[in-house]
Amino acid sequence: MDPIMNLFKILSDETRFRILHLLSKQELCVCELVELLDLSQPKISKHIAKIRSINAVKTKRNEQFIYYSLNTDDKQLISLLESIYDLYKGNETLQKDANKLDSVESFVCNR
Amino acid sequence: MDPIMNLFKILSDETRFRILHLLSKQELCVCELVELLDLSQPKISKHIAKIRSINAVKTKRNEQFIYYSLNTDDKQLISLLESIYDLYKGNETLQKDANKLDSVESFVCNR
DNA sequence: TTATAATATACCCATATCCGTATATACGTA
DNA sequence: TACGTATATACGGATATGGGTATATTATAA
Repeated sequence: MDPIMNLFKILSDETRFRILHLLSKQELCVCELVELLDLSQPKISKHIAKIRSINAVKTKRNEQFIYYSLNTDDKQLISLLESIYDLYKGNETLQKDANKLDSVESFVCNR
Repeated sequence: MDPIMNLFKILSDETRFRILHLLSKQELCVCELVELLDLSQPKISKHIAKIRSINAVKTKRNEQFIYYSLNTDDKQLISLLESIYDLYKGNETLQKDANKLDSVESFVCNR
């Protein structure tokens, strides 16, 4: 039962919910998430650490950047997130996040 | 954003997750849940109170029993729970709970 | 009216969670 | 090597959460 509960604990925080939503669109590094969500770097890093702890993301280092993406090997995770984000696609916060992601031309951090 | 987060907070506790799963099968009162889940009455009552607080259940009094059922008016809730319980239908705990519910002929409390 | 059963809730404590601040680590570059 | 940027993490404090025990509330029945 633990793995399911851990997943819902991860999803029950708004910051993590929004991070996973953005990662479901494309891979992102911490500094990009900081810019997109307008939150402090330690806050993002700590939430990413929790998300990592349940193996929900993959990691790819590119020079000083570490890019995170959803762990597509976990089919249950992917299915669940798809269902959830589909069900809540009308949500204002999620829409704004997605729009910001689409409209950003280049992130301040990786120039 | 709050309502979604509240829902995931509700789902992130194993007891509540199992209660909602059973209620997705049929309406049940507290004493039946106590028997099915083998947990203390105050524990069940307190978790039911939290589930009530987000309007996820309906209440129906029948003599000294109070029967709880999923709030089917909340279509998003129902859809989400359907997706979740379908995705985790192979889960041992959930299966055992469902089997116990099916096999119980009459609950000790309402004889 | 008194007793019993079902349910809710108050109180208390241990633990978990979230966040800000400060610091450590790792990589790239001058 | 020294500095800047990206990221992780340690520390501390405020608040939230979960659960046990005891008690209150409500309804039924004797």
